[in-house]
Amino acid sequence: MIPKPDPPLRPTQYAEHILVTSILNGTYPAGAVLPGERDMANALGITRPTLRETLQRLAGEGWVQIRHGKSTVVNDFWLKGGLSMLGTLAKYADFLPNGFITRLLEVRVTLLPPVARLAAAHRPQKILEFLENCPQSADGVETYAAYDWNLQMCMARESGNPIYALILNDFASIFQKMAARYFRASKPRKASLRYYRHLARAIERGNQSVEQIVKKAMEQS
Amino acid sequence: MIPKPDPPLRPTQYAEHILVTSILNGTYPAGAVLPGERDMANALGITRPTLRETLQRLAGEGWVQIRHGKSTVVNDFWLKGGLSMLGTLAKYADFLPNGFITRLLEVRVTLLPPVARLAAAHRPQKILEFLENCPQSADGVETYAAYDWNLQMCMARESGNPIYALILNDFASIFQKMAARYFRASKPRKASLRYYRHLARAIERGNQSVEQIVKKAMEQS
DNA sequence: TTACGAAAAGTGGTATGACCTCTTACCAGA
DNA sequence: TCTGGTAAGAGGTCATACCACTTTTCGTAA
Repeated sequence: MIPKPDPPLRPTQYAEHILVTSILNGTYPAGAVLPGERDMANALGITRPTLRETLQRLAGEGWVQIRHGKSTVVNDFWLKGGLSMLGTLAKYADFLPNGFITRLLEVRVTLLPPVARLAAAHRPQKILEFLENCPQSADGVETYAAYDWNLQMCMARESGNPIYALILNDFASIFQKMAARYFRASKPRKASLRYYRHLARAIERGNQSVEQIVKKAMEQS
Repeated sequence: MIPKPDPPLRPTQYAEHILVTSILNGTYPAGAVLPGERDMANALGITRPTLRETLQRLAGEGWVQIRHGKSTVVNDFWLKGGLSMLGTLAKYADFLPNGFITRLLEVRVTLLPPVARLAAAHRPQKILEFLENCPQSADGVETYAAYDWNLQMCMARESGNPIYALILNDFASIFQKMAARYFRASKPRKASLRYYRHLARAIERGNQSVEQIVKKAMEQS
């Protein structure tokens, strides 16, 4: 089976690619007005309804602001953008500013420990069940990456507060990319196994150290 | 079918209204397949491109899953949805499950104290400037609601971690609605004024109590 | 000259109807 | 039984025309 090296982008994806990269690389800085939809569609070689689907989607994420009768303008997306931008940003990782990954991990350190505490208090049984199926030492990178992510989602779901799950969902694409790199080495895999066992024991005992354990594990990675 | 609300909705908003309420009230439960775009557009009295703009937008927020060749299905949005759903949910507050507001405030209690700590450490001057322009006792509800929200956004921006701002942006619409109710009484307004002054003093002294002060204020409301 | 208001231009919003592509299921042929 | 083609139905795109809102323009009236 020969892998497809150059997947021809669909018009709507192509438009997204051009627009997002143009915004990120400064061609259309914050506050700039975009060309009219007719001109833009013509320049991209696609039709207006197709372009509009992309524009509306980007507007929903906060990249641009569309108003009837007025020109479409580029937002300062760090100020107006929504968290769903992360999903789109993950596709264009080359443009991510330095330290962005660090910022992402900071947020995780803030969020996950309280989530783990809630989950352990609310539905410890579910978390323990999940922890029993942890990967084996011989398992591959994908297995670890998927399991680690699913553990976070599991805790968010069982925390009793669905909003945490919504937040994590937006982190999904970019975090899974990071995990694929992180678990390439064997040391992180071993460290995670220890963390899983440590966490399971804490939940079994029902003690209050769950939050600290998760926090420590987050900080180390 | 659900009657049109007072201001004659544009077709795209009308479609959103019907779809979202139909999902929230159980007409289209999680996992249900939606009618084809042609049938649906016909049933709603709008055209397919218009319906598609709405569908694509809802898919971006995680309400439904669209795949080429297959039928469009309704997601279990608490599992697959993104945080941007909050913006849409705010418009249909009648369908919010009991305790949803409580869950929302819980997340704020988790997030804001660390944000305040970062902001106070990173750019204390900016926060102090903002706190100087706090509302007067005689000011109205809107003034307080807007100021309280802007203070949160200010701290998120000056925290040095833009992702916190992205998260708060998604909270914007629903929080501002809540604040309008919360500040109707005079007691919360006075309490907030005390909180602002208290916070300003802590930042001036540069001590470590900022996080605690914010946490306490969040918990009381 | 100045102020006002109607028309025009420019932009996003919607409508039609046709065709393309992908997925699936069904069915004829090996 | 397995294979492969074919047709149906779903979403994806195209082309063009017209509607609705905003801003600008420009002529008319004060």
